[in-house]
Amino acid sequence: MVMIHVKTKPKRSNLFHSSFTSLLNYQKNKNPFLSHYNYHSQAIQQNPNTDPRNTLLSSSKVSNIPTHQIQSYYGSLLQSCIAQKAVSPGKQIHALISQMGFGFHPVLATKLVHLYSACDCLHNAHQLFDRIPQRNLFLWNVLIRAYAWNGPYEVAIELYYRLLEIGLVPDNFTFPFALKACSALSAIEEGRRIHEDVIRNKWETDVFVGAALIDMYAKCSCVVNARQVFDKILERDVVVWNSMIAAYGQNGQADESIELCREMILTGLKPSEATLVTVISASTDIAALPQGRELHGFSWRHRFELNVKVKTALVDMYAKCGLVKVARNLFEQLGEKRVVSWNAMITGYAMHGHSTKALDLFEKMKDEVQPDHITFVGVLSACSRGGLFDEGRMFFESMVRDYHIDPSVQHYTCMVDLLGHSGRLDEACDLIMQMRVKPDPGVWGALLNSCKLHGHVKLAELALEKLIELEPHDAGNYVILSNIYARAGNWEGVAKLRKLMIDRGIKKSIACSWIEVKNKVHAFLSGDASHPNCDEIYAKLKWLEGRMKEAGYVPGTESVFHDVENDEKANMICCHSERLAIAFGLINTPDGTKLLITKNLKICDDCHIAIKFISKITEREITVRDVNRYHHFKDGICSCGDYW
DNA sequence: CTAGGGTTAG
Repeated sequence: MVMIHVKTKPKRSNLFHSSFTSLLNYQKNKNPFLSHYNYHSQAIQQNPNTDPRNTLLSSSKVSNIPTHQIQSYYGSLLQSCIAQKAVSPGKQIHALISQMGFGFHPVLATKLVHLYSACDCLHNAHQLFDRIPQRNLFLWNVLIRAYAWNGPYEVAIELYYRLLEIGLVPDNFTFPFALKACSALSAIEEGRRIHEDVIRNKWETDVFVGAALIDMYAKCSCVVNARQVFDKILERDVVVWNSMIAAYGQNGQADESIELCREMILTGLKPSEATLVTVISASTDIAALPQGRELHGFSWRHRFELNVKVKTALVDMYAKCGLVKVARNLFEQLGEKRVVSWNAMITGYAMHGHSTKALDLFEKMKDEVQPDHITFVGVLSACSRGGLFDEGRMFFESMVRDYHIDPSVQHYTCMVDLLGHSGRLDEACDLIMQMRVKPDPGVWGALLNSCKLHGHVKLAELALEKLIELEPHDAGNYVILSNIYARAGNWEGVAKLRKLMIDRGIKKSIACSWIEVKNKVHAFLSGDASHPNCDEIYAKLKWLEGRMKEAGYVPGTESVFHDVENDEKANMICCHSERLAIAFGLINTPDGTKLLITKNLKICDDCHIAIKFISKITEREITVRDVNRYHHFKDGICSCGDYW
């Protein structure tokens, strides 16, 4: 504690004295809110007409306290504000010290920038930063960190370059912040440049810098580079391991992710809560139920069974893998249900088309926690999946009115979906036009999809035009419009689009489906003939096709887009990856077993029809999880009601 | 002098 000797006569400086008393109290209590507000309230009590700021200012003028001591007071006050993220007392202190002429005092100003940066007052932080005459590396780091967390991320990178320009040498704090900004932007080129600077400054083996590099490469889909960095770090801590485990998970390599987790434990490190959450979400992303189950057991063995975050990750995992009931059981066991847990369960129901259950749960949730913007994504998508038009519109309005949530692109996407499904295409288009956020591919994609359902050619053309601007290389968009043309008999349009795709060198991504049988993943590409049981699979498909035709199935051809002859088209459809996976599943599981197939693209129209037949003929429940939803086929019917 | 990395939800 700093000792102050204040020679004051009580008569002159009651106020001043009390302010310092409260500052001293603050030092004892470490509570800037209390001390600061105590001081202000006392000041105002004693002289209601005085502006408290002026009071303190005039007091300090008449006092004989040395300047550096006053500065040291405000320094410690600010330090405490930073620790408690108390921005409004900080602003008052800022005003005070500016009036005293210490506004750009290197230590105080730095602390202010730090405080503003930590409290989402980036504007204030940057403004002050620009006016401070002597800027040290710490100051730069603090500001870069603020932009790396809150964006705009470009500014963080710009600041990094400016820092280099003026000849400062970045340190082990600068790099993680700058790299985080690259991660957020998936800016691989900037990331690699900074990596070179890291190597030049010999920070590559630092755990903080290393973890940031791994994360940056992971977010830019460069897992191999991430692993190279990981291998160079000699003394890895849990976070470095977690970063690498997450890197695999984020890039669809769940097995590697789980394997690495095992390796970590073998080295004697204890997995943390984050390790479990990461590795569980990795298996969730590929709907790998056996791995997920194993990790459930694993969580028990490592005494994470009561951990709320881990359990929420498990709820999410079971819901996504199709075991909604198991998910619900775990959900009910949660000691503390936070927004995330509710969200996981609600979106779980929504994804599977259990709209009523999702909405029931939302009603319960409202009484316990405050729903957030993601809750509403779940609620609205439940409505659109269930065709609950009026409810959807009601929730959208209520979200804005009662919960003061600004609609995001995702909310608009749900609404476009909802309007589109009910045939209100022009209204959907109007909604996009009046959005206050920039429409993304998802919104236009929802419109395009609705146009497909209702055969609306004009709007589909508009939607594709917008989609081409946003993601010129995504083949899926072209294919949908081409199918709309084909269905309308507009072969000229089909040909025009095909030419466009060839001219621009756009290729359809390769379709892949996978299925788990006896704890092993079997993946199939479209037209795949490489599986050891290939003959058996094709024989099964041939048999199925015969039975399907008897039941009234007519192979469609419009989903096949490439230039093949007509009879060959029908052939290609029946060996789409999802059908190969289903045939394999039928052969290798006992009668009546449910099948879960995951596909990397959207399920095609013809396969959708075919699988409905297959589910009836074979008396199996078949679930296909495609890129954006689940289809539960049972007894010739799909849960999506043929709307997707 | 001060600060920092990984994780759950379409």
